Amino acid sequence: MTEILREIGMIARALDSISNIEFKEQDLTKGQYLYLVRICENPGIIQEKLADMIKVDRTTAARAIQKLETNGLVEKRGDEHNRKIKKLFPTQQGLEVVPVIRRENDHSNRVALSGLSQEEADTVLHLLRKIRGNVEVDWEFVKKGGRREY
Amino acid sequence: MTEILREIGMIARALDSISNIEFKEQDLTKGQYLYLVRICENPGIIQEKLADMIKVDRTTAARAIQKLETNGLVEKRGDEHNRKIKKLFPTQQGLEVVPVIRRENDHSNRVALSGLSQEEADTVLHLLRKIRGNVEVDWEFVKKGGRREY
DNA sequence: TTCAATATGTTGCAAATGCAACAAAAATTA
DNA sequence: TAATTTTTGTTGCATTTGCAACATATTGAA
Repeated sequence: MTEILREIGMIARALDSISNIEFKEQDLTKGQYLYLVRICENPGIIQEKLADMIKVDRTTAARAIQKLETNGLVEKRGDEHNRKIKKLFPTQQGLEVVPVIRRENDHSNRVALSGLSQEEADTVLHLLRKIRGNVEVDWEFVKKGGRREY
Repeated sequence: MTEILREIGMIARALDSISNIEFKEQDLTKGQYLYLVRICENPGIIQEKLADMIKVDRTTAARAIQKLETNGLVEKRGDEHNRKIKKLFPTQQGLEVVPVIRRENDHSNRVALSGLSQEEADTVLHLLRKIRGNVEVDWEFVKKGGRREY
């Protein structure tokens, strides 16, 4: 039933596409909403961890964050105990944009789950978490150059 | 619980990333596997429908297919009753590559569902289909310039 | 039939994406 | 301590992605 993975791909592309179109009004370019909300939820996170969290290439995250900084939505701060890392924080302006993102995401969520009972929603969340846990192991392995045998 | 949509996004990006890395050996560049398998499953489909099926922009699909044709994996044929459309078919070489894609996708599927019972897999497929159905309505609406109110 | 609307396809940009390759700090091992 | 490995960050380059804008064929309405 590789059907499951196809459905996931379709849903993800459709939602991402919708979000990108809708966030243009907020002057957010492709994908930026992903990073911004997570930085707000995890202030002080570094970009390496953020990339892992989102499941995107390190360099892609680096540039998206760079752009968020340039646009004044995010701030990078050095750490006194570790001269290498740069902690990420939302700026005032970033904090102001986030509710708009949340509202959009909530709406998409409502649309996506319409017709599902609360129980079904709980079930699907539980199962998706499990699937994500399985998949992220392989993702990290393959990203680091590992070769899957099959 | 917008958590669900996040999980879906993470899973989709991770799997797509894995596939793209693994298919490099087959000289398939980013995303091409998506189109090729579906053309094999729906010979004669036109690119507009394929884009809808995959949930990707028309022009993105157009160029991916163009490249598949250039690389000799897919063939475009005109229709005698409709001079505008171009039906898509796999070439011999395309047909030879597809089993490799299937094997990889099957493996990813097994990995993703490991630890889930058959019943759970059935449940999640059922629920994801419903979610996809909900989401694609909005996708088509927004892609055509519609504005969602929320 | 004629004219407007829609469907399908293409091209031109500008931007995001991600692999390679590099640099330097930190952590681990010898 | 010194040497090696890992972590974190960056830049270069080629590619994909997608919105605008256009072109033409088909379909639908007046």
